[in-house]
Amino acid sequence: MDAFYASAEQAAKPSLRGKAVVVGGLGPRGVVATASYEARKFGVHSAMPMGQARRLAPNAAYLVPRFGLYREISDQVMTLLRELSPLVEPLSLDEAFVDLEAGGVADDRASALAVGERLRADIKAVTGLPGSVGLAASKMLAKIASEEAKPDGLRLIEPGTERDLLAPMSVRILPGVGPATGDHLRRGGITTVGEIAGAGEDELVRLLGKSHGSALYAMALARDERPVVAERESKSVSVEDTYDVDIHDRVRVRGEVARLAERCVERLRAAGHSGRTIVLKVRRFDFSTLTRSETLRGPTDDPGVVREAAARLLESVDTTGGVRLLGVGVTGLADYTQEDLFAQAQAQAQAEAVEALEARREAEEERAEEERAGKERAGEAAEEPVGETVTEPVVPAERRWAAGHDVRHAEYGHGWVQGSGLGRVTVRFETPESSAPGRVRTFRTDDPALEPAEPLPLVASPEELEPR
DNA sequence: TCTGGGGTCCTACTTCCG
DNA sequence: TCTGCGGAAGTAGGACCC
Repeated sequence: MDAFYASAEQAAKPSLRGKAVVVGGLGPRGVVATASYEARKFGVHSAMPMGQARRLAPNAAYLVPRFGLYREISDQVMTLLRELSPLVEPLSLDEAFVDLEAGGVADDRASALAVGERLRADIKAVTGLPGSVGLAASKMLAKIASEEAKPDGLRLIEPGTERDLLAPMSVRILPGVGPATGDHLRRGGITTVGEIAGAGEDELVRLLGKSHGSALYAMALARDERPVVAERESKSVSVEDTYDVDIHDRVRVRGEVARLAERCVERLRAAGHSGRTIVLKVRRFDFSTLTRSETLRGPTDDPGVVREAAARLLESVDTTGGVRLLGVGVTGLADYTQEDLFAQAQAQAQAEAVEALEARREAEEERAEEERAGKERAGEAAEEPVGETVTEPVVPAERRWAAGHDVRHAEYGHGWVQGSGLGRVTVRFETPESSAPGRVRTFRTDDPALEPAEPLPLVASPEELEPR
């Protein structure tokens, strides 16, 4: 799919069609998830910090992602793909490999092209969104073909032409070559795929090591035997949060880690898994990232066990200076829960020890805090606010009425949030079928007539596809 | 300018065990 | 009993992808 999140938002919001749209985190540390092609003209691209995007394209529409909507569209597209072949390998919500040969729907150039065009038309009819198709003899080449086909196109790489096509391209086109490997190769005098092929396998292995070097050399010769694999088992489950402001308060760090552990277990259980290795991730104020992990004697999906393991791991991490991100993950997944009593008893004992330690620490910290507060009262400014109130933080209007989210007003009907702040929320009233941009109205954020709403389908009544 | 979230895979090192 | 060796498992970090 092309600029998937942004395209979906443009389809849902007629007033944004043909306009620069940027989807991503809107907080102070947000980055761009997807920019519409109109926004890309200003230099906005994925993974760019939002602040930079706003400077480049100040008049673009800035929206938070709505994964529920994107997942629904993705399911519709995957269903179409599975009609072509049993071998469908989703890469993400908006990309998948399909083995057309295994599906028996294409065995030559002409039939492949016909299937590709038909698929694009079906995707458009069912989802209302443009999609691009790349056709080639391997996964790597199909991916390159689909990149070349964008936006809204189809590209076939003829067998036999692959090496000539790849030769002048940047090494960055190859899967597995990111900024670090690209730099590495450049320092070795290699900038194009043709130069990789010319350098020979030994040189590549010398530069990048056995595994990476050999794989890249094969790719440069257009050799890619990786099969299309349906039904990949997931190997880990994790959750992480980046905080708008670095957290310095150790007590709060512990609280956040406990919360993340709970969320991680919720996801783990929802997926029907348990896991053996608990991983704690900490990104510090200076962006340095460290991980700590602990392997239990048996797999667990017990929130208490995961929470306590994460708490133990945190004890070995120095967080002075502040942390900007915390994460908790579980790997070594099994699809059953083995209640290992010994592990649980051991965890319990360790947890009790940690608790006692924590209680002591907390008491110490409370004393320190009181001292700080005392100093502050005496007119000596504290370094930073420490220990937030115990109650849930008040959700700011910008978060509660998130830009881009759907709402329903008792009188004006369905619309979406254009922006909010200072006790006001601005709503544009339009639906995917509206032929012209809808009207804009502003309300108080606590207006009882206004409530959050589910996204409307992008295509009103799924059109009957012609029989094949 | 200031860097998300959820993943996978690889490498290097250490420890344990036979 | 001591030592060396190799494999397996655990741990940490880094690169990469969408």
